[in-house]
Amino acid sequence: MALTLEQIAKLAGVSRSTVSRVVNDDPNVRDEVRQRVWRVIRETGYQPHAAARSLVTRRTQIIGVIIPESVTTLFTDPFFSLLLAGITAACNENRYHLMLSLFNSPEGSDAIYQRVLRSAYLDGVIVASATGDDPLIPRLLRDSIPFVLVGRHLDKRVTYVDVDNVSGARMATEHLIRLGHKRIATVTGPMSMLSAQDRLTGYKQALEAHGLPVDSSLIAEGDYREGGGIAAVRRLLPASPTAIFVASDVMAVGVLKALRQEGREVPGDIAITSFDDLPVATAVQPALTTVRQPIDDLGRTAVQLLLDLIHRPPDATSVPQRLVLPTELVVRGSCGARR
Amino acid sequence: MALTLEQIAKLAGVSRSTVSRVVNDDPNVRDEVRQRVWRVIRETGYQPHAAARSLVTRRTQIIGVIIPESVTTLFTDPFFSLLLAGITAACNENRYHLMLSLFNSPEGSDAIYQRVLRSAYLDGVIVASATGDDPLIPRLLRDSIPFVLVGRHLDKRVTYVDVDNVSGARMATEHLIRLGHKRIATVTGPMSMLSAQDRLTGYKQALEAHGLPVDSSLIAEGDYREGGGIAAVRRLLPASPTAIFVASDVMAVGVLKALRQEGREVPGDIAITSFDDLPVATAVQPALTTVRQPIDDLGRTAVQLLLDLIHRPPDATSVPQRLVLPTELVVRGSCGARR
DNA sequence: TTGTAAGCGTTATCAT
DNA sequence: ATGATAACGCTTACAA
Repeated sequence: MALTLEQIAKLAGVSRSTVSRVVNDDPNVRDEVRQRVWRVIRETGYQPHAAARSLVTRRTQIIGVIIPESVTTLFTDPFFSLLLAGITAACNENRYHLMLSLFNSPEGSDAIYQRVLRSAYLDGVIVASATGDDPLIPRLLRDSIPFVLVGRHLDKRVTYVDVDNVSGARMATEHLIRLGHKRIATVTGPMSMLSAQDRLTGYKQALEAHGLPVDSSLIAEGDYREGGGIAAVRRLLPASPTAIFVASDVMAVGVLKALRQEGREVPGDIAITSFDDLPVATAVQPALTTVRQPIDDLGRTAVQLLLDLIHRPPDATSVPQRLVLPTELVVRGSCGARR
Repeated sequence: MALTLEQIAKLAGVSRSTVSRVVNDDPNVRDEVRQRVWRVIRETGYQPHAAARSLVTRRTQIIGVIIPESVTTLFTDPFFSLLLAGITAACNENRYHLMLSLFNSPEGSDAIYQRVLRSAYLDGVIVASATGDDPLIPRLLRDSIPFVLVGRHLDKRVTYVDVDNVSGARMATEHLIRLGHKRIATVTGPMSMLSAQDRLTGYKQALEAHGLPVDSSLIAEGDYREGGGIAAVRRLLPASPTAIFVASDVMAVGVLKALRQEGREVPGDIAITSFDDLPVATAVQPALTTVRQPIDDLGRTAVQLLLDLIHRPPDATSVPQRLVLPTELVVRGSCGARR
């Protein structure tokens, strides 16, 4: 059986309140007493009972990471591992715990929302990559649950951290333009996601800035997965592009495969740039010229914003923070710049 | 402010206990009353306060997934995403919550153990892939915390689920032997991990079963990461192998890269087989002939074993379960069987 | 079948 | 600076 405050108190010859003060670093304890109590705590390995504590403090020291239903199929994308790594690191540094929830339960999104978010288990949540119209967001807002979004959102009331998708996509496309390409296609992410829309915007901006036409037969919607890349290539080839900006590395892997199958050389026949700079970008041949996004930072920043939100709840005058992290182009083999 | 049992009771015109009984499906409630109470609960969106509940039940409905310090560097390996996906799915189905802990905090492994495991936050834990001598295991045993290991362990008291690493490695190696190779090298995982030892054992068994010598110059220790694969190739090439069994897909990606850099063709000059069948296995060129392990099952099974353990604690006579899931060889391009 | 009341291990308020 | 004591919201004997 685990020890309680009461027992530590008895062992140290003080009252329960004093032990509580010691544990919580209350300055109102005589030094000699504090030493004595700490010694007993150390010797016994006493650890406060989390549930008892949070019943009174209304804090659990747990934050949730939620993968909304709409993106659970992407969970095994390395992007999420990297994001989780950043988040857990930041949690550890702040002595917070992390609860992971995928909202794809058979019980249904609604039930799981109740179970996870209304049971007072979480001090706040990080929503990893929602679609623009995810019903989760208004609900969190309505229930006044502190939350931070990874990826931007239109509602003015939400705090978020995003990467600069527009600039990144523009760089990747301009790089192809600089290399002399005129017929540049793009494989987008699912248009329900703002990141996909933003990357498409960046692509268009680049074309327009250089007087190139935006041709809808050169635009194919993908799904951020490998299969989507493969399918997109089949739709794109008839328009004979000489280069493709693929909106994610994972899709680029599919594009590479499909192109190989069609007997096209990369970058010889068709040049490729993509987005993310996941480990797979250097695993394939040729290695991908791609836009690096600071995924670890994204996670750490989300935690930081959330803890801010938890510790000083927004008043009427405060406006939600919106952070956008920079991206950079990493040039490798797939674009043909290095031969 | 969230509602309490008391308020629901008042609204439904019954006592707090009755509401509690309804919420907990106690049969001793008149049907008419049960209906009425449920209706109020539904209308108000009442959700029991988790902390209050677990303070008395001594259960949190949370299980932990722990990545021990020794393997945190491998966390972004897709293996863990896939494992986590299986675990979360099983958790959702059983209405359990999942807390994720990486034991690589600056506070130190010891402190984090105290904080995470001794605070009564977790009903039990899944330890994902420990080294054979991880100090975590004896501690969990000493503190009688229900836990399941992913990956086998020598201590008779631990419950685990593993994949058949030995057979898998044997198949992958025998496949190369069948293709006529005589000088077959291997890149192992870190020898501190039992899975790495087992895969090496399978490799040796295959050689011995076919009267081939085990030559230590054909064995190079890796680290289950890409860099380890690259480094191993440099050590192996002087022994002029015609084939290599690489103990993980991620390392195989490194091996492929290094070989390409050395101007060796795969599978023409050197044939490759590996282990895991992660998505990356089909992303690289040539696609990897590799041993598939049922990672999703591994996760689901771990949860199942853990819930068993939680719900009926082992008595003196019961012996810990040890499950070993089968593996299968998936033949693709890297072994040269299909040209 | 239902209600009353004790108690889970903390923190926080109030005396001293 | 320290100690009683009353919550926190729930489950669970025990009584009725």
